Amino acid sequence: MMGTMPRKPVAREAVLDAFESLLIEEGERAATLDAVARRAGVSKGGLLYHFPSKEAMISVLLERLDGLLAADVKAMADAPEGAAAYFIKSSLWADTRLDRAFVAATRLAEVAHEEALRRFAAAQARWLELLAGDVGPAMAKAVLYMGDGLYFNAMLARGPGGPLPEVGADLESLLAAVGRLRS
Amino acid sequence: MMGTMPRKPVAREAVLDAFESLLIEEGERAATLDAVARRAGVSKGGLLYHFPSKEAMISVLLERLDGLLAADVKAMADAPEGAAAYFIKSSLWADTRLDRAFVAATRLAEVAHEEALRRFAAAQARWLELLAGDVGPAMAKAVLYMGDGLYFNAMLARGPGGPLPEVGADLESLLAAVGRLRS
DNA sequence: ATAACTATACCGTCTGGACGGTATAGTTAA
DNA sequence: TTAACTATACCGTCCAGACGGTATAGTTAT
Repeated sequence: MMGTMPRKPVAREAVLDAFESLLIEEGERAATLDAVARRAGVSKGGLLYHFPSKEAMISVLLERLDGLLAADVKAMADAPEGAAAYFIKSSLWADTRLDRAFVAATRLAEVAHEEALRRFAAAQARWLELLAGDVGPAMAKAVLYMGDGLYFNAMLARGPGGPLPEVGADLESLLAAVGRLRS
Repeated sequence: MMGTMPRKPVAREAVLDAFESLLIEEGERAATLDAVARRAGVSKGGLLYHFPSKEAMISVLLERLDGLLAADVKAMADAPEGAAAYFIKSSLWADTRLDRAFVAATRLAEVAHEEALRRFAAAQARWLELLAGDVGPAMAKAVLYMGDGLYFNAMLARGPGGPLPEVGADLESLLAAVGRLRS
């Protein structure tokens, strides 16, 4: 055997998490290589060892999102309360791994990152399909846009001190709205 | 008399429009001073003659938005079809002056521009008020989020060759959805 | 057993380019 | 004459990425 098994790459995950956090809390502009390295407690050189370019770092982040998204689509299809209700609930910011990955990717889409945009389009299509199966094709768009609007507002809520306001109160009325659309 | 009247500032409006277009079509990152000047057919010096800084340029753009927004809120309040239906209709991308100013400002909010974020929050509050008067406070949020979702999707449709897809078809189903929420 | 070697996991510094902004000297049109 | 420009050179800062070096841990030949 030529290969050996030296130290574990602890920095790798730390870098990815730091990148995600910076995107969410301060936006794409703030997520520079230096800032990411600093927050991850890693040197810039160390960062670039694991991710040869910023683009590579983004790729891995989007890959991670894809996995979480696939699992969520499955859960949505099997949700007992129906796809639409599940979708609205899961559109509320809850600081889950999916939420974080999604909003982070949103920051990239905002600055016109091609791959991020493509993944969003794909996700939207899958969601719309499931929603149509639940509330019919006519109302599916209405529900989809409601969920998107929720994320749009999460986008406007910035910073580590971001309010993440009374979304809990919104949930009831939104679910009630979905109920009316279904009938 | 016949006081000497100097030339009209033709470049000023051209610069603002170019800035707006670049924000909409290519995002904030692409809207550099050089790029704006180039698109406006103006020298960089000429641009900085009218707008001493980029921040000043942004300010004027947001001012323009505020004026258009105020007029739209008035129209929404007086709309015979009701505030909610008007709101949904006006949330569809139609390449109006308001739409352009709004999406351009969205690009700034995306990169956490403080003033842009504040103006959005204010606009949202006014809209929510009017919507509550039309469909009730419980359903108002649902309608608001639908409109926001529409803009969220406009945001994802990028580039000069951006599709601006079958939104017309969406309108019917969304208005139908609003009808159900009102009852 | 240990010296020599190898592969991985980092660190710190430097470079080249882009961007916001300044400065300045000249040109055009009302 | 004066405001409204054009054209160009330049500065300081920030950023992505390159590069060379170091540290650690396992492997192999002796």
